[in-house]
Amino acid sequence: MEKREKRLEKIIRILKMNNASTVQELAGELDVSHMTIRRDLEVLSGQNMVRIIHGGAVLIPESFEDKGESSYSLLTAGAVKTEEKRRIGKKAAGLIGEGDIIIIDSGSTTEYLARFLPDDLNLTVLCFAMNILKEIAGKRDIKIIFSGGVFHENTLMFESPEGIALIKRNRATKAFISASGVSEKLGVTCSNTYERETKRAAISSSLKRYLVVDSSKFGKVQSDHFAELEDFHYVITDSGISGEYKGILKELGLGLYIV
Amino acid sequence: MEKREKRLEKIIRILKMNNASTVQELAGELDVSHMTIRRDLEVLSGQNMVRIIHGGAVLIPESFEDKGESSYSLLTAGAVKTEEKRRIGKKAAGLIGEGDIIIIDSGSTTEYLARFLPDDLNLTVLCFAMNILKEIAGKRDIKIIFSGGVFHENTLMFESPEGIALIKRNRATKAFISASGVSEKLGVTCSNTYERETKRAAISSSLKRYLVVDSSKFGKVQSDHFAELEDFHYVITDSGISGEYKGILKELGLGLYIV
DNA sequence: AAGATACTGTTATAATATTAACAAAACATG
DNA sequence: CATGTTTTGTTAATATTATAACAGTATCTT
Repeated sequence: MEKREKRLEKIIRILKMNNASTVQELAGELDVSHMTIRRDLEVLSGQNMVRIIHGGAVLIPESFEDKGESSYSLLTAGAVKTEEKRRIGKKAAGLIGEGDIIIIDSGSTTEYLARFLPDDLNLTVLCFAMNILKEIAGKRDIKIIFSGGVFHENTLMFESPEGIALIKRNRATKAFISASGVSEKLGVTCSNTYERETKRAAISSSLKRYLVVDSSKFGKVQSDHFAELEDFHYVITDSGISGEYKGILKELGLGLYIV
Repeated sequence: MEKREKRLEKIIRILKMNNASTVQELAGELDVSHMTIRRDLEVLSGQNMVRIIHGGAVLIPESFEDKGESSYSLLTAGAVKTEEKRRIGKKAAGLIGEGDIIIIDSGSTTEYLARFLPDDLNLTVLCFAMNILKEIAGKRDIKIIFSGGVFHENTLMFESPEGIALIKRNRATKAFISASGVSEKLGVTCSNTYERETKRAAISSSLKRYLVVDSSKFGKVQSDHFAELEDFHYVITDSGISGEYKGILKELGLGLYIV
């Protein structure tokens, strides 16, 4: 039970490097029999981490996305509100225009934004999370600025005073910010203290600010406050948003995109 | 000739979505025989785009593409001194010990170092290149610090004043630095001006400095000087190094690892 | 330490994929 | 439109991989 865990992790690691591997290779690398590898792969397959093909196994691309509790979470299915997040991200990408300089916050919703980012608009993108970077690095003709720092596994975000300084020095036309909680009375919150200053810097350096959150976040409160609702110009969310919060946003003069 | 091109593109697109696919699937999807797919895959394999495995093909991750340490190597596309770089990287990884804080420079040789990095030594890794980050992000129990900035496509490196400040603020036990040229008279050089200050910061923040270069770099000079040979304590290279340079390094009191 | 349980390795057999050689079709060119 | 060339499809023989059943080993519990 303990040894298998280690093997499974190693297998995932090898697959992450090569996208795929053969049963033979894995058996050789881990010094176990073919059957053991096959049985391991069955487990990983059952968790939707890999896809077994004749001769080996392929890492399922989605397994990169499901950030969360750990870098590779066996038990967490991930996939909360995935379809909504996808639609929100697509909508946000559609709002981007020629020559825009955009800041993309960390988060799984913003990851979809990054994925749907058009690559023919002469864009500059500033970001600070691993998953966002991965999505953008594949695209052509996008100028990438990454503000670094210490890596935080649970959010895939990098953070440091120097990174914050870099963001403050830059200027963006649009910032797409995520949040863990959006409350009328207590403002916009995230769940890790280290996120705070980076998010604030992103907001302060941008002309237009978009809050991208799925509807489950409205009414929620997390520990760290980083902005007021009024700091944003637009909110992009899914149709699950309550009438109450629709009214609140309208009252505050925020533009609302519902997908 | 025309039709094949289109098929090859489609195959790549399918692989990019799934990382890999089977011959059967591809044959069904493109409505051609499995032999045609096999022949197509052979072509793609010859271009180092995919890796053929029993039953299908796997997309080769970008990090494997050899974007060399100098501009001219872009033309000599692909595997230059790959095996040597691999061995050098492996050797360098073997020199790392429990609790080390290491800085890994950009480059393809250092990419192998990152790949072979042990993951059970409670390490801290500071880096600033995409390919290095990709390798390390997969590993567990490694503290990652990334100094960001503007992305440079040809070297996969990020660079900015804030990134340099971040490196200078940190302290490392070992730095593994690459170079495009190593000359007795003119010192250690790289081929892009933007690399200079980052490399200098890496050197200045590290206790022990290792120069990791394949033997073809000795005697070469590139445009940007960033260090003297004496700034390093060890050199790791392959057996192609000339007797002359062996002598020079010995004279200067540098440790020499030949793999 | 004994017994139960889970894990791993070894086979023989079944299923699937690869190769090579040839035939058919599509294509280009004079 | 005939001919040489390239591309694609078909087939049978060959090679590789998958499966299942069982035996051995390790691990855990009491």
